[in-house]
Amino acid sequence: MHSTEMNRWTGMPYSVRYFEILEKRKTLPVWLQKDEFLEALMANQILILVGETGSGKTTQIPQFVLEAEDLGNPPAVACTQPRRVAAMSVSRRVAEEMDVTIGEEVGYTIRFEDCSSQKTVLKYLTDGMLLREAMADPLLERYKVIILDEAHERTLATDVLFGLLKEVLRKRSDLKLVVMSATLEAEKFQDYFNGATLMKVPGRLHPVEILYTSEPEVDYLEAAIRTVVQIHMSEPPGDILLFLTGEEEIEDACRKIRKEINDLGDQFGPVKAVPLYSSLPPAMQQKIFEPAPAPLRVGGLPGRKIVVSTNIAETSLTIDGIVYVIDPGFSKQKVYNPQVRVESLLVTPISKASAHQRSGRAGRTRPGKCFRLYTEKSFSIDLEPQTYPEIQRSNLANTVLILKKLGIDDLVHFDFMDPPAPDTLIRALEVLNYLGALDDDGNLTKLGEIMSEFPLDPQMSKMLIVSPGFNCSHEILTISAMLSAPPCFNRPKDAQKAADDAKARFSHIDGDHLTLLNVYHAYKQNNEDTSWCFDNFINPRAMKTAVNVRQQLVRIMARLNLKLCSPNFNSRAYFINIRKALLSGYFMQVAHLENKGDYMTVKDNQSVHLHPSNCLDHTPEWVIYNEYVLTSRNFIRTVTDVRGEWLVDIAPHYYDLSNFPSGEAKRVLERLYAMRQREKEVGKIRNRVK
DNA sequence: GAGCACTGC
Repeated sequence: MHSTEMNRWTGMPYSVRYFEILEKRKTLPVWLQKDEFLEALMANQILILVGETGSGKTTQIPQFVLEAEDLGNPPAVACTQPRRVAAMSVSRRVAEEMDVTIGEEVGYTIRFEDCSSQKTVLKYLTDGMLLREAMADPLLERYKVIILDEAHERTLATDVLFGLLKEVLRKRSDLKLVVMSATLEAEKFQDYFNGATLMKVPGRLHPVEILYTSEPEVDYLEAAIRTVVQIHMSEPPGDILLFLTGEEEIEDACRKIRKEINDLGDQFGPVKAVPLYSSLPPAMQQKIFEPAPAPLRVGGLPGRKIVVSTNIAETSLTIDGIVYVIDPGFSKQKVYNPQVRVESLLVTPISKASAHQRSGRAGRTRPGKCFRLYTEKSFSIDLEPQTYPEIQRSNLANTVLILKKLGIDDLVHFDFMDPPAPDTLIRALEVLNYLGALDDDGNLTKLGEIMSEFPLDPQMSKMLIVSPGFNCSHEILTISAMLSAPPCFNRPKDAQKAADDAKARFSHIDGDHLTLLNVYHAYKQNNEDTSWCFDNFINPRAMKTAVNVRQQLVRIMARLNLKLCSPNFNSRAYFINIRKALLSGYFMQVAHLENKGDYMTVKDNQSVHLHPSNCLDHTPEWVIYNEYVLTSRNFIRTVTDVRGEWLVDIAPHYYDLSNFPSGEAKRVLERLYAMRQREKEVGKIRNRVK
C-alpha cells in the first residue's frame, strides 16, 4: 500500500514542485471531467474525445488513463503525436508533472531517438513510429491503451492506424483506444468507430472577432499588406500574424511591410516584421519569440511584432502574444496526379477547418481579431469543410507496401475512413510489382518484405538492396541519405554567383546524384565543419540530417545482412556501377532526349525539361531523375546520365516493347534490343566453335 | 536558366 504522499511510480515522496504543478493542472478544463472520463474509459473499448486548444487533453488524459484500475500490470499506454518536437516536449512536461525522470516511467520514441526503457508505462511517440512498431508487432501487444492525439490532422500514418487499430481491437478485447481531436469532425469519427462514445471537453481560448471583407480581393498579397498597415495605424497594441504561402512571398511581404510602415513617418510605433517558414535557419526562427520593439522615444507609441508565416504557425508552432490574425485564405498543398505519378505543390484555398484554426491563433493570450481577406459568403460557399486528408493527396507506393507488410491483402476493401482514389492504389500496386516487391497476384515477395524495413520510398529501398550486387552499397547509402535530406545547396539572393561557383566545384559531369556524393565526401573530409559549410554555400542542417539518415540506413543494412562495400575508386567502373545501381531502383523515372531538343518521360510521354540547377555539361540521350516538379514549366530535377543499353539489361520487364507507347524512345530501344539479340547469337556461334 | 507548404519512418 502506498501512502497518498508517496509517488506510486518511484516509491519516493513527492517533491514540492509536484504539488505546485498539481495545483495548476487542476485548473485545466479537462480536470472537471476526470471522473466522467474514467467511467467512460472503463465502460467502453473505444472513446472519442474532442477538445479545443487549451483543454489540457494531451498532457492530462494519458495520466488519467494511468489511474484507471483495470489496465493490468504494468500498464502500457502509448500516445501518438504527428510531430517529433511535440512528442518530445509533451513527454518531458508529463514526466515533470508525474515527478519521474524522463526516459524511465514516462518516455518518448521518435525516428532518431528512443528515450524509453523497460520501466516506461507511458510513452509518447510519433504516429509514424507507432506504425513502424505495428509492422514488427501487428497486434501491438505491448500496449493496453493507445491514444491517437491530433487525429483531426489526418496525417497519412494516423489514417493507416485508424484502419489497422479497428481490426486489432476486434482481435484484442483487452485493448482500448482513445481518439483525441479538435471538434469539427467528431461525428464522423464516431460513425467510423461504430458509434463509439463521444466526450466533449471545452477549450480555453479567448473570444476572437471574425471580420470579412465586403468585396472579394483581387490581389491577396497587396490586400494583406494593406491590412497590416491599417491595423498598425488604428488598432490597439498587440502583435500580428499574417499567413502567406511560401518563402519567396513571405520575404517579399516582409520587405514591403517594413518599407510602407517606414514611409508612414514617426507618428506611429516601430514594427519588426519577422518571416517564418521551416527552411529558415533556427536562429532566424527564434526571432518570432522576441518581444515587440520598444517605443521610439519615452512615452511614444508601443512597437508591434508582425510575424509573416506559412502554415507552420497553424499547427506546429504557437506564438504567444498574437492578437491580430490576417488570413488571406490560401496555402500551398500537396496534390497527387496518379496519371503521371507526380506529386506537386499548388496554392489552394484553405478549408473552413483551417480558417478556424488560423483565427484561433489570435485568442491565446487575450481577446483578438481575425481579418479574413475574403467575403463571408465565399467562406460559407467556396471553402470545403475540411482539408482533404493526406491519404487522398499522396503517392501511396510506400503506404501500400506498409499495408501489405501489415498483412492487409485486400486493399480495396480495407476500412479507410476516407478511401484513396482507386487510380492511386492501382498505380501504387503497379510500381511495387515492377520493383518486384509484389508478385503478379499482389502478394508481398521476400524482396518486398526486405524493402518494407527501410524508411524510404520503394524505389530507393530497391536500389539500396541491389547495390551490393554492383559493389557500391556505401555510395548508394550516401546518395539515398542526401536525397532524403533537405536540399543541401544554399543560393542566397544576394550571392547567387558565388553560390553557383561554389556548387560547380562539387559538380560531377555524369549528373546530380554523383554531385551529391561529392558534397557528402567533402563534408566528411572537412570533419562535418559548419563554417566549411558556410564558406561553400552548403546547408549544414541538411548535411546533419543526411549523416543521421545514413547511420540509420547502415544499421538496417547490417541487420538485414546486406553487404557494405565500395568499388575500387580508381577503377573505370566506379561511377558506372553507381549509375547502374541508381537505375535499378529508378528505371521508372527515365526521360529520353527527343530530336526537338526537349525530353520526354519514358512510357508516360510527358514533355519535360532539365531543371536549370542541374550540373551536367551536356544533354545526355537518357537520364534518370529524382523529382518531377511542376512550376513555370515541367522540370525534372536531380538528374543523372544513364545508357540506353542499361535500360534493356536492368529492367527488361518495364522496357517491354509490346507494351510501350510508340515514339522516338521506342525506336531507339528496338535497336538496342536487336543489338543485344545479335550479341547473344554471336555468343552462341562462338560457343559452338569452341 | 529556376524557387522548396508541412510532416513522418
